[in-house]
Amino acid sequence: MSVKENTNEAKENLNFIASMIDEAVNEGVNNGRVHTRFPPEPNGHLHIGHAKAICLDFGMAEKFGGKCNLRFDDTNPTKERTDFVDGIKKDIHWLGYDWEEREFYASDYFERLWAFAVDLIKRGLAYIDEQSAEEISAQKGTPTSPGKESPFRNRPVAESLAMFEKMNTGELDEGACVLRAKVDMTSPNMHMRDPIMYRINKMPHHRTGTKWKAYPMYDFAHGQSDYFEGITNSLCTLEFEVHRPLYDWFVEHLREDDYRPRQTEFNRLNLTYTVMSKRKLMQLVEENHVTGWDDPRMPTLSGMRRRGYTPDSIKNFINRIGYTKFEATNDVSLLEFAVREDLNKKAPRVNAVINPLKLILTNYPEDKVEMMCIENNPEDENAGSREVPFTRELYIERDDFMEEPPKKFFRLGPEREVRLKGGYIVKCEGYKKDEDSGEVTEVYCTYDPETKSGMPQSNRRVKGTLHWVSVGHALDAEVRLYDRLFLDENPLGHKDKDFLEFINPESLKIIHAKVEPSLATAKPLDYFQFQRIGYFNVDSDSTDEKLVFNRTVGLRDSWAKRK
RNA sequence: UGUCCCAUGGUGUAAUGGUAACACAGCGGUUUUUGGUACCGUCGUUCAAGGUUCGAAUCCUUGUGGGACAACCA
Repeated sequence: MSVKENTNEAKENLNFIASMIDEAVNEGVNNGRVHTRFPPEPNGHLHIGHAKAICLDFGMAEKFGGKCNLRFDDTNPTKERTDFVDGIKKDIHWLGYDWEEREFYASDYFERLWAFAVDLIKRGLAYIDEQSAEEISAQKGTPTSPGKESPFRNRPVAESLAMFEKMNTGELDEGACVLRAKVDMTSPNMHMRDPIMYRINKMPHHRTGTKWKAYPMYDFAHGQSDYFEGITNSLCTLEFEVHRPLYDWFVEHLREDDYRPRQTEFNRLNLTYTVMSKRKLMQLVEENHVTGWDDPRMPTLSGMRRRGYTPDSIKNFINRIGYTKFEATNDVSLLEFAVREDLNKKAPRVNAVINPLKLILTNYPEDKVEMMCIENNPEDENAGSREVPFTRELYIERDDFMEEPPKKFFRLGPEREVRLKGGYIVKCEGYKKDEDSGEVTEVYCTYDPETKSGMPQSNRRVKGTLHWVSVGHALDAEVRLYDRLFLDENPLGHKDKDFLEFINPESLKIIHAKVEPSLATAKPLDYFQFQRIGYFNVDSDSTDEKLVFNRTVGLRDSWAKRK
């Protein structure tokens, strides 16, 4: 049944791809079957742009009761590695998608592709060209002028056949010749001007080793692989639009029945303040502008995972930006909104003081320890509560005290009262200052015993509420404050300037914080809201001896904005 | 001086010939033991010109602007 008809209530708004598939299903195309594939080349790590493709490929299959294959597009041994295969699989699973037993490789089809190539030669539709890359390129013409035919274009079939064999035996050197499809050198579409089908590459392949010396090009592998797997919808990004006629040409000459896969293109993901190209990301890693592919500032899935982004936040973000044919640039603040939205519901609240200032309660007994019961998450009633030790000496945030506060400052200052969240209302009676630096070193307060959190008399209202940590119980932690990697909205958009010039010198600040003792058992990837500060997760570097937290994203802060 | 694709508030997306709307961002407010959350309000939109039609964001024509294509990469 149609997805549209399926919903009696409000008609669901489908993106143009879902509408297209819906229509095809209704018309009984391919017997109503929907089968997609996600086809990464294992030559690097996945980034959030790939996540957009993954969500579409797996999402369409899910929506229409079909299947989605994982297929590694491994037709170029020079760049591909097994560890990339493993990383890619891990990232897709992390996002929450599963290809079940359908893990395929373009290299699975080398035999069949070879046979198809031989067939095309025999049909006079392909030939061996012995010219150099430069000659072929020169004859190809330009987008505005037609190409010229190769002198080898009409060589005898037997000759091409024999040479094709030699391309794969190692008898011929790399670059000695290529196999080309005989299409149309005058086509206005450059991809139709006798495209190269096979080239020689003697580098061992990560899966097939040295068995092959001649490898199919993307254009000669992709559509056919789709056909072999019974793919109905081959979804790819906009820049492949001009490849589609060639995709169809090969499939048309290959197919033996009515079934054919259909390629449809959608817009790539672009984000403000971010670079997404694999080459640029590689450069950031190799030139040590970041610590690696999984640096929390990278838009890679491994980096975002380490930064504290949840799969749901990424999927929700992608859902909101949609799929169109318009080359859009999405605001990174929508991504930040998505992760705050998700973590607000899921992240346990904890007290962590990022820039500590000592606060002493002069009327609180020296050795007394009260265990304050504090709820873990006001947004989740099932999250329960925990006990946090409260004592005479506490750390508060340095920003939460001002000697001469302005009118709109609701926090602590001389003679002012605030609530220590989950504790007491305290009043500032004085403070100590370092004469040389002029820096406040201690703040002295008295507490009001009647105002203990939860007590009947505790409802007295004060302007501000501060988070705190007991000095004697505090744990030390390294906190990595991450900010956007680039200062410019479009780092690649300046002709006269290299994108590296826009790197934010303050994209990482490492500080030492005091955190509440319950965090002693926190494990890598656990996420928290540091009350009043932001969302943080435990870094993969973190150990029991040395806790390390990453700032995923700060809380919205209308006070900071006002300043 | 080519072919193909695209154009809706600041950003992104919807409206499938019938009242231009939603989210984010911005601004203002209510609630709040997080200056968070939630909630309310507010700002602001069909690239241009013609045509078809009772009626056009939607269809047609022309123009303007943006993008893709000249790897033995994918």
